[in-house]
Amino acid sequence: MRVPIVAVVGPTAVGKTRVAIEVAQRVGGEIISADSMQVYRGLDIGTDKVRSEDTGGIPHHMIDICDPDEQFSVADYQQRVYSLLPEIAGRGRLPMLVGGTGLYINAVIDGYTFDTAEPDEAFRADLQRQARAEGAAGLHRRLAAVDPDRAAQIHPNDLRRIIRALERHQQRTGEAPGTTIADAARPDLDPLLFGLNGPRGWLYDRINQRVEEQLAEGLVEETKQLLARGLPPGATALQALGYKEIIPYLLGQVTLEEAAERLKRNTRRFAKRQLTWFRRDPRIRWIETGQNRKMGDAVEDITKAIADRWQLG
RNA sequence: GCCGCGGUAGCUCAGUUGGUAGAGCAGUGGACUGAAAAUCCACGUGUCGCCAGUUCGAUUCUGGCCUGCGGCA
Repeated sequence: MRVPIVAVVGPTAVGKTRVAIEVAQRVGGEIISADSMQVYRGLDIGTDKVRSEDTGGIPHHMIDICDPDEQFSVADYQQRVYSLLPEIAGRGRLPMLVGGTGLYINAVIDGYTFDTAEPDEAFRADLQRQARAEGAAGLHRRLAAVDPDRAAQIHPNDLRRIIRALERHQQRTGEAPGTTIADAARPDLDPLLFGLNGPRGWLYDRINQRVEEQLAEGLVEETKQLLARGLPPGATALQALGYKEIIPYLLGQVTLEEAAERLKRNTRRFAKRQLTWFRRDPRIRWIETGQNRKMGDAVEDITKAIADRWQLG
């Protein structure tokens, strides 16, 4: 039997969290965060994580599930969510995937098949070093020699993907074609996707405003504490918006005003990239939010669509 | 009121020995399968303040006007 699942996506700061909680209260849902940074403990203010008193009694999953110095990836995410779904459904509740990390959402909804090649930090660091010597294009040429198909899909400057492709190839050498996560573990989903969005200017104003709030709530202090843990240089948490911009301030390299401006700008760009990702998915029903639209209307629309789809409530 | 310096892309400015203009930043579009809040690609027409004059041709020269800043009164 197909498992009903709702997804509420959209750019950062549109108000996904609030809308999702209210919808969950009406339809008997449980929220599964689809956010690559909220999985880390200690990244609270910067990731705009829900406070426990604001969850409205709705269970939230996939938040605070690992430490900032731990490694976590889409494949981990997918696997954990897949084991979560039967639990939630077993309670007779509706799983709601809520967040802005497009890759995570699609990995779950579309059952992405990941190659078994594990991330190999040492290998990656080594290739990073080589890339400095021969350039990304150099590595791209090497990839083209061993895996021309993949090389053709990756731009010669896209070092990240080139390294991952080489990593994958390296682990596959001499072995049978990479095995993948068992199909049996992949549930048969019946998804209903919603996208929240508002006028660009409105969104950007909200982003700018939120950054100011984060600073007022102690983003600088939180960043200090994060640094005090002595994270490895490549830690994913250090690439999270907020911390990434505040660190140079703590090191005395920029003023707080400059750091705040960069954070706002980078967050705006991030929101734009998120929209690019979600826009291409024709399944998403877009719900307008924005200054003249009360959040309650969005809740109303989504609740109704869910009821129509599965004859709930 | 007088003198000086400005008024060119959303912002800061460059430039055109007269042939209707270009950088940085901002912004926009796109890609994305084990780092994804990451990584990567592509994109620069704007009444060159307004009006008139000179000229084949003015954003560029001349005059007037408007306006911003500074100084002197």
